[in-house]
Amino acid sequence: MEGLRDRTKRAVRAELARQALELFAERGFDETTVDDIARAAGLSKRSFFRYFPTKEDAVFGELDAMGEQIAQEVAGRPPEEGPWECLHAVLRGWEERINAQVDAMRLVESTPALRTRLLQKRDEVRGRVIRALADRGVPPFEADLAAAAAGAALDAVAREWLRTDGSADRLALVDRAFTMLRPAFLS
Amino acid sequence: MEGLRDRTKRAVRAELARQALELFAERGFDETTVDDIARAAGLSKRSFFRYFPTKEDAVFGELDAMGEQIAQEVAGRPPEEGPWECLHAVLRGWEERINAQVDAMRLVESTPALRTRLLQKRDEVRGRVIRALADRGVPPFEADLAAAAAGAALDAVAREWLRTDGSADRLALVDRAFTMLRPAFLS
DNA sequence: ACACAATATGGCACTTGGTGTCGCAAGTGG
DNA sequence: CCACTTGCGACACCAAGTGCCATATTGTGT
Repeated sequence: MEGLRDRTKRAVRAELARQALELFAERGFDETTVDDIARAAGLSKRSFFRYFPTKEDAVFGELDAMGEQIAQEVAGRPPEEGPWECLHAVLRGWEERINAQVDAMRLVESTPALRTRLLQKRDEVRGRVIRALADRGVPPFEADLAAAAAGAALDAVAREWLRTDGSADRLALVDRAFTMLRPAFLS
Repeated sequence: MEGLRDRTKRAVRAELARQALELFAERGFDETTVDDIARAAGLSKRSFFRYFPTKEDAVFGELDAMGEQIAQEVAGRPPEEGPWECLHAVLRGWEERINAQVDAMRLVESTPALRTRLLQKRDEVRGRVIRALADRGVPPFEADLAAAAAGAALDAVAREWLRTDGSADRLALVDRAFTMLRPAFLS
């Protein structure tokens, strides 16, 4: 048995994230101190940093795990598939899960520190995806370009989605973006 | 006459950047405090922040101006040119100027904080480029996608260049990247 | 049920990036 | 030579993040 402690830990983590998001929404990111968040969740600033490495990560908590899974899905795709189709297929699947919350995205997009952290996270994911593609035999430059372009595509889709106040069909946008950028990756 | 004060100001700024780069190279970015840099250049921490808004900007000092010029060049292109060719042409011209220094790029690439700041800067430039494209009549989503993809292309090129220890032909790489990603932007 | 070990927490001190303020010294312009 | 602007140092201050240690809490073996 090793599930009880982990469960409480995840519960605290979730509560912390919830409180953080709420405070950010009402007061703004910069106007909210880590101490405020911790207090609201019933613990100390010191403990906050045992759950999240930075203040920003209270918003992007599970993004790291997502990156790992994305890389794994890329690795698990049929070997004959080209890199671009591979990324298109995998990311299409994730697009739905990523952000149903318009308000959270607005918060991120309107807060430089959060926007920055998001770019950073995506950069890390890109690194993992490149390695996954490399394992499929894709040459480094092609892998790098494909991963970077795919990230750019998702980013553009997200912003377009915000521009239309969340009324656009995200899957359609993803398909459109990936089609427009369809590279000469063999295919 | 309004040149003396400005000249010393630019001189101090340059000296500050020089010292910063030197200290970063020998001690590492995180191990160098702003106070160290300021002292090395003969002034106070407070004054450092009158020349650069953040510690990272001592490395990326003139990037903002570049972004502005890029946007202007985009605006100044023949109106009938498609967005992708437009970006290709403009950025091709910049690629040479951007970084002849391998060591500086290595420093950036191996320092998370600097890498992050670079992503951030590019994101700002992307915003300006989008507006420039929009002024040319390119629809928002296309403009956004093109700008984001162009940024991704340059990033991939930069990394490939590092992979080959600076021996690759950057212009050729740029052309290759832009060709591979050639989108269906009308053309 | 009890003792023991593992672990979560809190408090504290400390470093560092970054900002507001104020007084001073120096250049600038008439 | 006299106002006026402007760069600078010094100081106080805030918040993010880290190391350290003492202590509570809880899971586990007997």
